[in-house]
Amino acid sequence: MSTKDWILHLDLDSFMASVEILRHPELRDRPVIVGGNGDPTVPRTVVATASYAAREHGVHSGMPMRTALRKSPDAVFLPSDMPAYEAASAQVMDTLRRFPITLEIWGLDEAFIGARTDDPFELARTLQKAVLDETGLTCSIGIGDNKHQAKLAAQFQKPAGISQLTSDQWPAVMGPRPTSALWGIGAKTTTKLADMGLHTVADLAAADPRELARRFGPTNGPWLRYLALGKGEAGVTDTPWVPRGHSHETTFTTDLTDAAAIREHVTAFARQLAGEAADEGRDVIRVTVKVRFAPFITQTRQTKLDTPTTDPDPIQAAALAALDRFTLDRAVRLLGVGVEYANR
DNA sequence: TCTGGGGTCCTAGGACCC
DNA sequence: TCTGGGGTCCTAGGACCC
Repeated sequence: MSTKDWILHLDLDSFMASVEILRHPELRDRPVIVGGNGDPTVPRTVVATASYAAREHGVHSGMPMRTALRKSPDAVFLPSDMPAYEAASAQVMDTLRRFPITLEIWGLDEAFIGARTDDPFELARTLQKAVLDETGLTCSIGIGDNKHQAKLAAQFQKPAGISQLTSDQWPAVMGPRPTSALWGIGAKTTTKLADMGLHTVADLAAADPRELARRFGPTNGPWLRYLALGKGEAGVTDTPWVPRGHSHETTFTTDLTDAAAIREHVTAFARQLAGEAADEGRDVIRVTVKVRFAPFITQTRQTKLDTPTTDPDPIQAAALAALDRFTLDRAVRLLGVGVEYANR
Protein backbone atom coordinates (compact mmCIF):
# COMPACT_ATOMS: atom_id res chain seq x y z
CA MET A 1 0.00 0.00 0.00
CA SER A 2 1.20 3.50 -0.75
CA THR A 3 1.29 6.34 1.72
CA LYS A 4 -1.60 8.79 1.35
CA ASP A 5 -3.94 11.04 3.33
CA TRP A 6 -6.87 9.29 4.98
CA ILE A 7 -9.87 10.55 6.90
CA LEU A 8 -11.02 8.45 9.85
CA HIS A 9 -14.21 8.88 11.83
CA LEU A 10 -14.16 7.64 15.39
CA ASP A 11 -17.50 7.00 17.05
CA LEU A 12 -17.65 5.94 20.71
CA ASP A 13 -20.13 3.08 21.12
CA SER A 14 -23.34 3.88 23.09
CA PHE A 15 -21.24 6.50 24.80
CA MET A 16 -23.27 7.70 27.80
CA ALA A 17 -24.53 4.23 28.67
CA SER A 18 -20.98 2.87 28.39
CA VAL A 19 -19.66 5.52 30.79
CA GLU A 20 -22.36 4.55 33.27
CA ILE A 21 -21.43 0.85 32.96
CA LEU A 22 -17.78 1.73 33.66
CA ARG A 23 -18.85 3.48 36.86
CA HIS A 24 -21.23 0.67 37.80
CA PRO A 25 -19.59 -2.59 36.63
CA GLU A 26 -22.48 -4.67 37.94
CA LEU A 27 -24.58 -3.21 35.10
CA ARG A 28 -22.46 -4.89 32.40
CA ASP A 29 -24.68 -6.93 30.04
CA ARG A 30 -27.82 -5.40 31.52
CA PRO A 31 -30.06 -3.07 29.50
CA VAL A 32 -28.98 0.44 30.54
CA ILE A 33 -30.97 3.47 29.42
CA VAL A 34 -29.81 7.04 30.05
CA GLY A 35 -32.24 9.92 29.75
CA GLY A 36 -34.16 12.68 31.52
CA ASN A 37 -33.94 12.57 35.28
CA GLY A 38 -33.72 8.77 35.24
CA ASP A 39 -37.39 8.24 36.03
CA PRO A 40 -38.94 6.52 33.00
CA THR A 41 -42.48 7.31 34.13
CA VAL A 42 -42.04 11.06 33.63
CA PRO A 43 -43.88 12.16 30.47
CA ARG A 44 -42.16 14.27 27.79
CA THR A 45 -38.70 12.86 28.41
CA VAL A 46 -36.72 10.82 25.90
CA VAL A 47 -33.86 8.34 25.77
CA ALA A 48 -30.44 9.94 25.35
CA THR A 49 -28.51 6.69 24.91
CA ALA A 50 -29.35 2.99 25.23
CA SER A 51 -26.78 0.26 25.81
CA TYR A 52 -26.58 -2.55 23.24
CA ALA A 53 -28.48 -4.88 25.60
CA ALA A 54 -31.30 -2.31 25.68
CA ARG A 55 -31.19 -1.87 21.89
CA GLU A 56 -31.94 -5.58 21.57
CA HIS A 57 -35.31 -4.76 23.13
CA GLY A 58 -35.96 -2.13 20.46
CA VAL A 59 -34.94 0.88 22.54
CA HIS A 60 -33.12 3.71 20.76
CA SER A 61 -32.20 7.31 21.40
CA GLY A 62 -35.00 9.80 20.93
CA MET A 63 -37.64 7.30 22.01
CA PRO A 64 -39.97 8.50 24.80
CA MET A 65 -38.78 7.13 28.14
CA ARG A 66 -42.23 5.72 28.86
CA THR A 67 -42.07 3.72 25.63
CA ALA A 68 -38.58 2.51 26.56
CA LEU A 69 -39.93 1.34 29.92
CA ARG A 70 -42.66 -0.63 28.16
CA LYS A 71 -40.18 -2.25 25.76
CA SER A 72 -37.52 -2.99 28.38
CA PRO A 73 -39.19 -3.12 31.81
CA ASP A 74 -36.17 -4.69 33.49
CA ALA A 75 -33.74 -2.05 32.23
CA VAL A 76 -31.73 0.18 34.54
CA PHE A 77 -32.75 3.81 33.98
CA LEU A 78 -30.25 6.53 34.84
CA PRO A 79 -30.28 10.34 34.66
CA SER A 80 -27.93 12.15 32.27
CA ASP A 81 -24.75 13.16 34.10
CA MET A 82 -23.16 15.59 31.67
CA PRO A 83 -20.08 16.45 33.79
CA ALA A 84 -19.18 12.74 33.91
CA TYR A 85 -19.57 12.39 30.13
CA GLU A 86 -17.54 15.53 29.50
CA ALA A 87 -14.72 14.17 31.65
CA ALA A 88 -14.76 10.79 29.91
CA SER A 89 -14.82 12.47 26.50
CA ALA A 90 -11.85 14.67 27.41
CA GLN A 91 -9.90 11.57 28.45
CA VAL A 92 -10.59 9.94 25.09
CA MET A 93 -9.58 13.05 23.15
CA ASP A 94 -6.39 13.44 25.21
CA THR A 95 -5.52 9.83 24.40
CA LEU A 96 -6.00 10.43 20.67
CA ARG A 97 -3.99 13.65 20.67
CA ARG A 98 -0.81 11.75 21.59
CA PHE A 99 -0.74 10.20 18.10
CA PRO A 100 0.70 11.96 15.02
CA ILE A 101 -2.75 12.79 13.64
CA THR A 102 -5.00 15.81 13.16
CA LEU A 103 -7.92 15.57 15.59
CA GLU A 104 -11.16 17.40 14.87
CA ILE A 105 -13.56 16.93 17.78
CA TRP A 106 -17.19 16.60 16.70
CA GLY A 107 -19.24 16.52 19.88
CA LEU A 108 -18.71 14.44 23.02
CA ASP A 109 -18.56 11.04 21.37
CA GLU A 110 -17.21 11.64 17.87
CA ALA A 111 -14.10 12.88 16.14
CA PHE A 112 -12.65 13.09 12.66
CA ILE A 113 -8.99 12.19 12.28
CA GLY A 114 -6.70 13.19 9.45
CA ALA A 115 -3.62 11.00 8.99
CA ARG A 116 -0.97 10.29 6.40
CA THR A 117 -0.32 6.54 6.44
CA ASP A 118 0.09 3.51 4.22
CA ASP A 119 -2.07 1.37 6.52
CA PRO A 120 -5.18 3.11 7.89
CA PHE A 121 -6.53 -0.17 9.32
CA GLU A 122 -3.42 -0.59 11.43
CA LEU A 123 -3.79 3.01 12.63
CA ALA A 124 -7.46 2.39 13.45
CA ARG A 125 -6.63 -0.74 15.47
CA THR A 126 -3.93 1.17 17.35
CA LEU A 127 -6.33 4.00 18.21
CA GLN A 128 -9.07 1.60 19.31
CA LYS A 129 -6.65 -0.24 21.59
CA ALA A 130 -5.29 2.98 23.12
CA VAL A 131 -8.79 4.30 23.83
CA LEU A 132 -9.88 0.96 25.33
CA ASP A 133 -6.72 0.59 27.46
CA GLU A 134 -6.83 4.15 28.79
CA THR A 135 -10.57 4.72 29.21
CA GLY A 136 -12.29 1.31 29.08
CA LEU A 137 -14.48 2.55 26.20
CA THR A 138 -14.92 0.90 22.81
CA CYS A 139 -15.31 2.79 19.57
CA SER A 140 -16.04 2.12 15.93
CA ILE A 141 -13.85 3.62 13.23
CA GLY A 142 -14.64 4.39 9.61
CA ILE A 143 -11.96 5.02 6.99
CA GLY A 144 -12.60 7.07 3.86
CA ASP A 145 -11.34 9.61 1.36
CA ASN A 146 -13.55 12.30 2.91
CA LYS A 147 -15.62 12.95 6.03
CA HIS A 148 -18.88 11.75 4.53
CA GLN A 149 -17.41 8.36 3.56
CA ALA A 150 -15.61 7.93 6.89
CA LYS A 151 -18.73 8.89 8.85
CA LEU A 152 -20.88 6.32 7.04
CA ALA A 153 -18.20 3.61 7.24
CA ALA A 154 -18.02 3.96 11.03
CA GLN A 155 -21.66 2.81 11.22
CA PHE A 156 -21.05 -0.35 9.15
CA GLN A 157 -19.74 -2.55 11.98
CA LYS A 158 -20.78 -1.26 15.35
CA PRO A 159 -19.78 -1.75 18.07
CA ALA A 160 -15.96 -1.89 18.06
CA GLY A 161 -15.67 -2.35 14.29
CA ILE A 162 -13.41 -0.93 11.61
CA SER A 163 -14.71 -0.40 8.06
CA GLN A 164 -13.57 1.38 4.94
CA LEU A 165 -15.57 3.22 2.30
CA THR A 166 -13.63 4.88 -0.51
CA SER A 167 -14.59 6.63 -3.74
CA ASP A 168 -13.73 3.43 -5.65
CA GLN A 169 -16.06 1.36 -3.46
CA TRP A 170 -18.84 3.95 -3.30
CA PRO A 171 -21.03 3.04 -6.31
CA ALA A 172 -21.15 -0.68 -5.47
CA VAL A 173 -21.60 -0.26 -1.70
CA MET A 174 -23.87 2.79 -1.50
CA GLY A 175 -25.63 2.85 -4.89
CA PRO A 176 -28.35 0.31 -3.97
CA ARG A 177 -29.00 1.79 -0.52
CA PRO A 178 -31.92 4.15 0.22
CA THR A 179 -31.22 7.91 0.02
CA SER A 180 -31.84 8.10 3.78
CA ALA A 181 -28.51 6.28 4.28
CA LEU A 182 -26.67 9.48 3.36
CA TRP A 183 -25.40 11.80 6.10
CA GLY A 184 -27.66 14.85 5.84
CA ILE A 185 -30.77 13.28 4.31
CA GLY A 186 -33.51 12.86 6.88
CA ALA A 187 -37.14 11.82 6.86
CA LYS A 188 -38.55 14.93 5.13
CA THR A 189 -36.03 14.95 2.30
CA THR A 190 -36.40 11.19 1.83
CA THR A 191 -40.14 11.66 1.26
CA LYS A 192 -39.66 14.56 -1.16
CA LEU A 193 -37.07 12.58 -3.12
CA ALA A 194 -39.38 9.55 -3.26
CA ASP A 195 -42.10 11.83 -4.68
CA MET A 196 -39.66 12.59 -7.51
CA GLY A 197 -39.09 8.85 -8.08
CA LEU A 198 -35.66 8.96 -6.45
CA HIS A 199 -35.36 6.08 -3.99
CA THR A 200 -31.75 4.89 -4.00
CA VAL A 201 -28.41 6.64 -3.77
CA ALA A 202 -27.80 5.66 -7.40
CA ASP A 203 -31.13 7.27 -8.41
CA LEU A 204 -30.13 10.51 -6.70
CA ALA A 205 -26.64 10.46 -8.19
CA ALA A 206 -28.16 10.28 -11.68
CA ALA A 207 -30.85 12.94 -11.03
CA ASP A 208 -31.08 16.23 -12.94
CA PRO A 209 -29.27 18.89 -10.86
CA ARG A 210 -31.54 21.67 -12.19
CA GLU A 211 -34.65 19.80 -11.07
CA LEU A 212 -33.07 19.25 -7.64
CA ALA A 213 -32.23 22.96 -7.42
CA ARG A 214 -35.80 23.85 -8.31
CA ARG A 215 -37.21 21.56 -5.61
CA PHE A 216 -34.65 22.06 -2.83
CA GLY A 217 -33.06 25.43 -3.50
CA PRO A 218 -29.86 26.60 -5.16
CA THR A 219 -27.52 25.33 -2.44
CA ASN A 220 -29.36 22.30 -1.09
CA GLY A 221 -30.42 20.80 -4.42
CA PRO A 222 -26.95 20.38 -5.91
CA TRP A 223 -25.62 19.39 -2.49
CA LEU A 224 -27.97 16.38 -2.35
CA ARG A 225 -26.54 15.03 -5.60
CA TYR A 226 -23.03 15.75 -4.38
CA LEU A 227 -23.75 13.58 -1.32
CA ALA A 228 -25.10 10.79 -3.51
CA LEU A 229 -21.91 10.81 -5.56
CA GLY A 230 -19.97 10.06 -2.38
CA LYS A 231 -18.32 13.44 -2.23
CA GLY A 232 -17.68 15.37 0.95
CA GLU A 233 -15.39 17.68 2.81
CA ALA A 234 -11.85 16.31 3.03
CA GLY A 235 -10.21 18.87 5.29
CA VAL A 236 -9.58 18.01 8.96
CA THR A 237 -8.54 20.76 11.37
CA ASP A 238 -7.53 20.74 15.01
CA THR A 239 -8.49 24.40 15.43
CA PRO A 240 -11.13 24.37 18.18
CA TRP A 241 -14.71 25.03 17.12
CA VAL A 242 -15.98 28.54 17.89
CA PRO A 243 -19.65 28.41 18.87
CA ARG A 244 -22.05 30.73 17.02
CA GLY A 245 -24.27 31.02 20.08
CA HIS A 246 -25.95 29.14 22.89
CA SER A 247 -29.49 28.35 23.97
CA HIS A 248 -31.45 26.85 26.81
CA GLU A 249 -34.93 25.43 26.69
CA THR A 250 -37.22 23.36 28.83
CA THR A 251 -40.30 21.28 28.18
CA PHE A 252 -42.68 21.44 31.09
CA THR A 253 -44.11 18.20 32.42
CA THR A 254 -47.48 19.96 32.45
CA ASP A 255 -48.30 22.95 30.28
CA LEU A 256 -47.75 26.46 31.60
CA THR A 257 -50.53 29.05 31.39
CA ASP A 258 -49.54 31.70 33.94
CA ALA A 259 -48.12 34.78 32.18
CA ALA A 260 -45.98 35.81 35.16
CA ALA A 261 -44.41 32.36 35.35
CA ILE A 262 -43.66 32.48 31.61
CA ARG A 263 -41.89 35.83 32.03
CA GLU A 264 -39.89 34.47 34.97
CA HIS A 265 -38.64 31.51 32.96
CA VAL A 266 -37.62 33.69 30.01
CA THR A 267 -35.88 36.16 32.35
CA ALA A 268 -33.94 33.42 34.10
CA PHE A 269 -32.77 31.88 30.81
CA ALA A 270 -31.75 35.28 29.42
CA ARG A 271 -29.69 36.14 32.49
CA GLN A 272 -28.09 32.68 32.56
CA LEU A 273 -27.08 33.04 28.90
CA ALA A 274 -25.68 36.53 29.58
CA GLY A 275 -23.50 35.05 32.31
CA GLU A 276 -22.30 32.30 30.01
CA ALA A 277 -21.50 34.84 27.27
CA ALA A 278 -19.47 36.86 29.77
CA ASP A 279 -17.64 33.70 30.91
CA GLU A 280 -16.73 32.98 27.29
CA GLY A 281 -15.84 36.58 26.56
CA ARG A 282 -18.34 36.76 23.69
CA ASP A 283 -20.75 39.63 22.94
CA VAL A 284 -24.39 38.83 22.26
CA ILE A 285 -25.91 40.40 19.12
CA ARG A 286 -29.30 38.68 18.90
CA VAL A 287 -31.75 37.07 21.30
CA THR A 288 -34.37 34.51 20.21
CA VAL A 289 -37.30 33.35 22.30
CA LYS A 290 -38.92 30.03 21.43
CA VAL A 291 -42.40 29.04 22.52
CA ARG A 292 -43.92 25.67 21.83
CA PHE A 293 -47.66 25.80 22.40
CA ALA A 294 -49.83 22.78 23.11
CA PRO A 295 -50.21 20.42 21.43
CA PHE A 296 -46.91 20.88 19.51
CA ILE A 297 -46.84 24.22 17.67
CA THR A 298 -43.48 25.97 17.73
CA GLN A 299 -42.89 29.68 17.10
CA THR A 300 -39.86 31.96 17.52
CA ARG A 301 -39.41 35.71 17.88
CA GLN A 302 -36.03 37.41 17.86
CA THR A 303 -34.60 40.79 18.76
CA LYS A 304 -31.34 42.24 17.48
CA LEU A 305 -29.43 44.28 20.03
CA ASP A 306 -28.42 47.85 19.17
CA THR A 307 -25.02 47.23 20.75
CA PRO A 308 -23.30 43.85 21.20
CA THR A 309 -22.97 43.19 24.93
CA THR A 310 -22.70 40.70 27.78
CA ASP A 311 -24.69 42.98 30.13
CA PRO A 312 -27.61 40.89 31.47
CA ASP A 313 -30.03 43.85 31.57
CA PRO A 314 -30.30 44.61 27.84
CA ILE A 315 -30.18 40.88 27.05
CA GLN A 316 -33.08 40.28 29.43
CA ALA A 317 -34.94 43.29 27.98
CA ALA A 318 -34.46 41.97 24.44
CA ALA A 319 -35.79 38.55 25.46
CA LEU A 320 -38.86 40.05 27.11
CA ALA A 321 -39.45 42.31 24.08
CA ALA A 322 -39.40 39.22 21.89
CA LEU A 323 -41.73 37.41 24.30
CA ASP A 324 -44.16 40.34 24.11
CA ARG A 325 -44.53 39.80 20.37
CA PHE A 326 -46.17 36.38 20.92
CA THR A 327 -49.88 35.96 21.29
CA LEU A 328 -49.95 33.89 24.46
CA ASP A 329 -53.48 32.56 24.08
CA ARG A 330 -52.72 28.85 24.37
CA ALA A 331 -51.04 26.66 26.98
CA VAL A 332 -47.24 26.63 26.73
CA ARG A 333 -45.43 23.32 26.51
CA LEU A 334 -41.88 24.60 26.04
CA LEU A 335 -39.97 27.82 26.60
CA GLY A 336 -36.50 28.54 25.29
CA VAL A 337 -34.08 31.42 24.90
CA GLY A 338 -31.08 31.51 22.59
CA VAL A 339 -28.35 34.06 22.00
CA GLU A 340 -26.24 34.60 18.91
CA TYR A 341 -22.71 35.87 19.34
CA ALA A 342 -20.92 38.59 17.43
CA ASN A 343 -18.22 37.27 15.11
CA ARG A 344 -14.83 36.84 16.61
C1' DT B 1 -43.11 6.51 19.57
C1' DC B 2 -47.53 11.99 21.69
C1' DT B 3 -42.80 13.79 20.30
C1' DG B 4 -35.64 16.42 24.85
C1' DG B 5 -32.02 19.73 24.48
C1' DG B 6 -28.33 21.86 22.05
C1' DG B 7 -26.47 22.96 17.97
C1' DT B 8 -25.72 24.35 12.46
C1' DC B 9 -27.08 25.93 8.03
C1' DC B 10 -30.41 27.28 4.38
C1' DT B 11 -34.62 29.54 2.46
C1' DA B 12 -38.20 32.83 1.72
C1' DG B 13 -40.24 37.10 2.24
C1' DG B 14 -40.44 41.91 3.62
C1' DA B 15 -38.20 46.42 4.44
C1' DC B 16 -35.32 49.66 2.74
C1' DC B 17 -32.12 51.96 -0.31
C1' DC B 18 -30.38 53.51 -4.73
C1' DT C 1 -49.53 59.23 -10.13
C1' DC C 2 -50.16 53.37 -10.55
C1' DT C 3 -44.31 51.63 -10.66
C1' DG C 4 -38.14 48.43 -12.50
C1' DG C 5 -34.39 45.93 -10.68
C1' DG C 6 -30.62 44.84 -7.69
C1' DG C 7 -28.47 44.55 -3.25
C1' DT C 8 -28.50 44.05 1.69
C1' DC C 9 -30.31 43.36 6.14
C1' DC C 10 -33.54 41.26 9.13
C1' DT C 11 -36.86 37.82 10.71
C1' DA C 12 -39.28 33.32 11.01
C1' DG C 13 -39.36 28.78 9.92
C1' DG C 14 -37.57 24.35 8.51
C1' DA C 15 -34.37 20.46 8.05
C1' DC C 16 -30.83 17.94 9.89
C1' DC C 17 -27.39 16.19 13.23
C1' DC C 18 -25.96 14.06 17.88
